[in-house]
Amino acid sequence: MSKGDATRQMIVEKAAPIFNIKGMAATAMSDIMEVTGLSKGSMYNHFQDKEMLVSAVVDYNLHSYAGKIRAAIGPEKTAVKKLFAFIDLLGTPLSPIIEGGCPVLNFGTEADDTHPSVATKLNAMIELCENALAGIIKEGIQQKEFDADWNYKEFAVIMFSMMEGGHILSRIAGNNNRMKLISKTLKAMIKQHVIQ
Amino acid sequence: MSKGDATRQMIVEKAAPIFNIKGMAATAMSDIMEVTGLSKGSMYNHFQDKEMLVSAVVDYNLHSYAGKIRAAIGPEKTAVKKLFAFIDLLGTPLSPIIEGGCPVLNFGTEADDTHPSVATKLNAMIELCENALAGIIKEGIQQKEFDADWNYKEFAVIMFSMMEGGHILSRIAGNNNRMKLISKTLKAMIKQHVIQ
Amino acid sequence: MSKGDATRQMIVEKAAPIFNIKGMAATAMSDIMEVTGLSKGSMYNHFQDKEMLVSAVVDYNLHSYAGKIRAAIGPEKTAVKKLFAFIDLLGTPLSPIIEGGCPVLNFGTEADDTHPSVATKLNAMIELCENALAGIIKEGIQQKEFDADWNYKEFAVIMFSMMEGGHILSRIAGNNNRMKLISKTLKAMIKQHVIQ
Amino acid sequence: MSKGDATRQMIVEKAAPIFNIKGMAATAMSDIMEVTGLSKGSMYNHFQDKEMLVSAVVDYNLHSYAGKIRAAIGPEKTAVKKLFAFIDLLGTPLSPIIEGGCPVLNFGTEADDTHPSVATKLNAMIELCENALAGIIKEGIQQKEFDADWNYKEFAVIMFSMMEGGHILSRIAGNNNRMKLISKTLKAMIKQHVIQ
DNA sequence: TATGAATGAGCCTTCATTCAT
DNA sequence: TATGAATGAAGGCTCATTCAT
Repeated sequence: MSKGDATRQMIVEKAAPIFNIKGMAATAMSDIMEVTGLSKGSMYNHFQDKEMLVSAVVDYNLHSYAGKIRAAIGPEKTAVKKLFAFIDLLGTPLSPIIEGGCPVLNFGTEADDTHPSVATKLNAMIELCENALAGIIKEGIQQKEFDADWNYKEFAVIMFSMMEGGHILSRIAGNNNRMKLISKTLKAMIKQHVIQ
Repeated sequence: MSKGDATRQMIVEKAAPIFNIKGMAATAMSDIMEVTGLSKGSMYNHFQDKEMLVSAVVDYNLHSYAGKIRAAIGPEKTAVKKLFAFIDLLGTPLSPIIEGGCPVLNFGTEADDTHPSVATKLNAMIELCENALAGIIKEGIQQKEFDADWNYKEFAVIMFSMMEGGHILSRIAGNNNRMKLISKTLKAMIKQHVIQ
Repeated sequence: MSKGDATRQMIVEKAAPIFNIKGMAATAMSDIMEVTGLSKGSMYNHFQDKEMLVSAVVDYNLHSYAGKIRAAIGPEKTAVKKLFAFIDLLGTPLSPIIEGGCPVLNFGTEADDTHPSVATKLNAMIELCENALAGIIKEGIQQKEFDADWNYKEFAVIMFSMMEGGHILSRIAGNNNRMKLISKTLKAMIKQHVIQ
Repeated sequence: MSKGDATRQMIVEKAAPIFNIKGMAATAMSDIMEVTGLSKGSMYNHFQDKEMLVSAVVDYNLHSYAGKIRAAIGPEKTAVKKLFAFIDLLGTPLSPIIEGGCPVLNFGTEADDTHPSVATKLNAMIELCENALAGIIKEGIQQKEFDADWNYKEFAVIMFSMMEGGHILSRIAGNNNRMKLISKTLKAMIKQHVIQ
């Protein structure tokens, strides 16, 4: 990686949590300058404008979020364990896996009406998660872990919606209570489909 | 109502959807000037500063949202119909009951880390909704509509989380598909507790 | 005095110390509204504009200052005692006879280059003080208290300058030390002319 | 000196007389923009806020004032001549050595009640002047120019107070008459201590 | 590539003032 | 006489961005 690329990467990494926490409009380029220690000119050497930086930051946050999920699920050997690992990983929204909480939600409410290109990226991430969940269950069915007549595609959508809803409501409330209930409920729903 | 109060009210009403759509940081006082047709000075006669206006706008949006829900549920005579009315009312996030979508989500992601006083208001609204749902079911149990061993308090939390999650994911996707599935699922879950 | 005049008088009295302390430019009409409890409209019923209020306030402060001096000097029976009373009255600039200290200085530095009409009033006050001092000494000479060849007119000018200089320097320093020395010195100078 | 430092210096130099003439509150940042030909943004690149600019301007004015005094006194060879040079330099307040007149007075009346950090700087300048005068006389005593029993420390305080008082009163009056009298008087007082 | 001085539009807010009631 | 809603210019300051070095 060239020096330029390294700097660019560093900017994105340092900027990512700030945008995720404060939001796109509320984060100033000067905030990023401060946290990177770079000069104004240098920032603009690497990113044409704020929008480009935002775009890279959204990508980074989503990629980072997905990576942590993948890392948690990957080592698990059974479908049930993978699903439970997913649930547990996202089970404490107040100590989230990336600073500021789920980027889909954080950027989503700001982007839905006003930043279509960001919304498109977020939507891809949503589908990625849903497909990942569906894929795990499908695999589980094939491995005779789950009963075959489970409508797993629908469940994946329901599960992800429920967790995202629980995530933001918990963060607003300032405690993980709702998410605990949701985790318990989802696990119970999953167990109902386990073939013993 | 005095003229001043009327103007204040008008400002809030005109400002409410703008803040709900664009967000707190991204909405400028000049946006509100434009939409109200008032001068800058006049705005500041009615609101000490932007924060005060935001506070009034959050209150208004939440109150307005709650009011529409209440209006939809109120006329229904049975608990099942009330719950279904709730689900149907919020079933199309792309044509939401107030412009910009659910204010709990819109303000929530911006407020959770940075505006505690707003978060407190949002949390009160969340509990209001959950309690309203729980209350309907409880009434339904007493009226022998639902079986008595339904853990309705937990269901209320689950239901609201699922709908909020579905709401924002649908808005990001730009279609109501997820929400339709959630509606169908929730209605099925409810029917399971109906005593026929 | 009519009600209107009473209100006008009240405004001036309440406004006077604020302008004397904060200065003309730094005092806002809203500061005066606050301290008087009057509405914007009411203020402008009594004073055409801020300049008119300032003008009245300057008059009031000067008049008030002069009045306190006169009250302190008047009862004294001899010229020496009158001069000493004057010196003692102005001897503690940090607890001045009107809030904010000598209005000649406070308005003078702001007015000298930019508000000629105010400067004119201040100058009249300066001459009033100098003439008062000169008049006391002249009377003292006639009463054989002081030797006849004292150039009392020059002394009056010197004395007032010294006290005004000491007043502001003491206020800047935050202690009365300089003024104490000046008081001692002036009294010694006066005693040199006393016929025993 | 870097370009940035040069610009900063230029801003201070151009701003200094304006603040000295109009006062801190009455001088707007836009006044400084105009006189420097710089944009608002550029001003704020060099000074965090108005207060920082004021601080630099006060320093500059005081330093500049002190510099001119030092330049006038320095070349003189005897203590008497130095004192007379000081008196003569400040003898015409209507054509003062820096535009707007003595900064100690100009900033002092505005700062005494409301800007303690400025007042501290002014006080340091006052003591500097008093000490300079006292130092000259002390040196004169050592050189047998002045009689040894002159309480020169007290005289320095008296002299500076008198000149500051005369300065502002002259400026208010719009003529140098009082200052001429003060000059004459001070010189006479000094001569009384000269050993011939 | 990196710097940081410069820009000017725009932001939030305050100000003096007016005027219908 | 008193009120307070309305005004718009101006104030201090921040922002994203440009560009010569």
